[in-house]
Amino acid sequence: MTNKPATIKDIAKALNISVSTVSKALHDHPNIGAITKERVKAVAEKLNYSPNITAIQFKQQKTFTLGIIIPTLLDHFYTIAVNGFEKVATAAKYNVLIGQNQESLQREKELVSIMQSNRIDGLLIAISKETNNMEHLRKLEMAGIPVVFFARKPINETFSCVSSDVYHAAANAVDLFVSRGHKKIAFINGPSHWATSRDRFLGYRDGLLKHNIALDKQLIEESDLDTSSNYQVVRRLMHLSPAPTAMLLFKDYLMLDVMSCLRKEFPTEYPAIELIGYGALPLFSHFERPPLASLKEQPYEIGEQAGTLLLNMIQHPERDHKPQLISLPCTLHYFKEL
Amino acid sequence: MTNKPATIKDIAKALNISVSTVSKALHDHPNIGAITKERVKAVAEKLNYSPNITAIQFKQQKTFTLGIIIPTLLDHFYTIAVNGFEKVATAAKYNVLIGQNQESLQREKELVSIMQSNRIDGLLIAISKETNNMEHLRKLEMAGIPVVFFARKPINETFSCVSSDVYHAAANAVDLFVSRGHKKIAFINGPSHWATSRDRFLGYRDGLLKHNIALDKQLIEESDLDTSSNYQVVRRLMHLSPAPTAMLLFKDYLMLDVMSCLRKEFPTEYPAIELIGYGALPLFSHFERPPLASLKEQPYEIGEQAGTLLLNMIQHPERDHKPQLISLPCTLHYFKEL
DNA sequence: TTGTAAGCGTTATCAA
DNA sequence: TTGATAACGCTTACAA
Repeated sequence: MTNKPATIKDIAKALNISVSTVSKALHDHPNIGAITKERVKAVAEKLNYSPNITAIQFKQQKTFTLGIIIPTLLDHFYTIAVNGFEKVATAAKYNVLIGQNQESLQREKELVSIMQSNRIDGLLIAISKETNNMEHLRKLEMAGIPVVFFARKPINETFSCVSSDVYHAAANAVDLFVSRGHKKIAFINGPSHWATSRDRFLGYRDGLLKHNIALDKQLIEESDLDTSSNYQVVRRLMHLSPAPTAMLLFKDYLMLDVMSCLRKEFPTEYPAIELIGYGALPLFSHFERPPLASLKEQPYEIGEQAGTLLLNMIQHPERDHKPQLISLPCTLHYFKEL
Repeated sequence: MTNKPATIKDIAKALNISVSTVSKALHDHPNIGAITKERVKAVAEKLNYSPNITAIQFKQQKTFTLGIIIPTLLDHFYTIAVNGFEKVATAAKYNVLIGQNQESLQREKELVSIMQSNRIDGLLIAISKETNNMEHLRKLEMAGIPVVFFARKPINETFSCVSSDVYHAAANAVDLFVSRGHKKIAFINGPSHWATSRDRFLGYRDGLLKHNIALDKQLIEESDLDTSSNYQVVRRLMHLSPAPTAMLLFKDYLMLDVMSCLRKEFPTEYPAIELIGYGALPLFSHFERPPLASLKEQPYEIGEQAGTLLLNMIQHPERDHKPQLISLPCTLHYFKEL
């Protein structure tokens, strides 16, 4: 049958009243009589009326849609963050448009442009590895569309950002390593232009300092986070003499590669090497030989808080929103009983 | 500065021509002079004009947005399917709205309703475990919004559906088991009202038949696919005497639980038990003791084909689209060298 | 080749 | 308490 959906006009006609009365009645406007409201709602129900959101969006110049851009849906850190974000968005009657930049700046720009022409009311973003220039995001801000970063933000860029307190987490990891007798503690970091990499480094550095262990530059590596790069840095570290006996790793997905590399290429050394990553992926619970521990982050809560921040900026555009940096604590999560 | 975005009206005013001329010029309409087009486009560029999509959507009664509903973003099978779907959608200039039913029928209904009032042009869906009633989806169809299923479809429901050829896959798995000397081959299936469960079963049955192995009902279990249910059925199977020496599993996420359960609760029997699941999750490559094999599905291609089917229904509503069942081959993927 | 004007569904302002 | 009407930005049939 493919009937055209009913409009308020249809309701008005059916009741011989005006569209404006219908509109008000449906919105429980105070100066519409109770009986009229009843009748309007009854007819709306009967005609299976559902408001045409495209008309409302057009009329109100507001889409009640938020964008979220993440590197990939295959990383559970981000999908969990999406879920937290969706929760607060849904509660505030907003829809969520999800985009994946796939670590490509060009794709990210396209997404921002698509989202902008779809008139999103605000954007939450974890930038791509390649994103070294914030022009596309500044443009959004200029157009009055608030932008909040999460997880990744370049050092020195003034945007609000919600992330993990990786600094204290790193220091705690070092504490644990030291308490277990490690002296040669390597650190594989992520891209150095991100604040979250710098903070990890600072925590690592200060952790060592506290235990009077000198910083050894040879033990510090930076990975691109792709598998070949991950393998490379592990090889470099393992060819040092003496090789490290412990490694702090930028994130658990990196840890997976590190474990594979060690198992395949350094099988004799592997059993003695202890690892700590960031993320505390549940899948490690399925491993027979899990890593020592992981710094459990709170992606769901990060998504929630970032969403709250964003909604706040949207709903109170008149206030001046100074860029805020929020960081949520990590907890040391042991995969093995110690 | 937060300037209002420029409209075609602004362009028209700037050039002292009519809005319709501007509109046509921007769309390269044939009966607009080349010089006019030039001038219009130049001004559009200068004013940083970008069409107001909400206006277009409203006017055209089309949103160029497709919905996709999946159980959860945490299952890589579905996120990869989303990626395939997005590829064809993007190529056809459609946006994609992603929703997670979280295995809840109620949530699924809400999502469908939200998507409908957002005037999606079509929907791709992998229904929730609870979905035993297609009313909400029939309603969409009635409203002229095509619906395509993927991965999961109740037996006897007439909707188009794209899924894996699980029948032949199951038979192949049984072949492999038999060739490795197994006789007691258990099968843990998913919800029995899905076609994809029935087909797995039929492949398993016919596989055994081919090798003259009698079907043993005790060796067939159905799991709810949540962890506690998964553990339960493994325990039941392992308490049989003789216990099975091989297991065919509904999917790899179920296999993870099976492996954990066997390792923890049946450590002596575990090493002799061989497992085959569906999915071929890449994460198994990180396991020291991976399962025997997995029936590799093609979620990306499933997303693509389902998207193509859906777009076809949208772009040619006049044709009559009989429900189609498409199934894509699985390949046996070995995790261990045999 | 260009312009005029209607109309999409809704909300909001003002008048009755 | 209710109604008439303009407006949002765009497309398009038709007129000039």
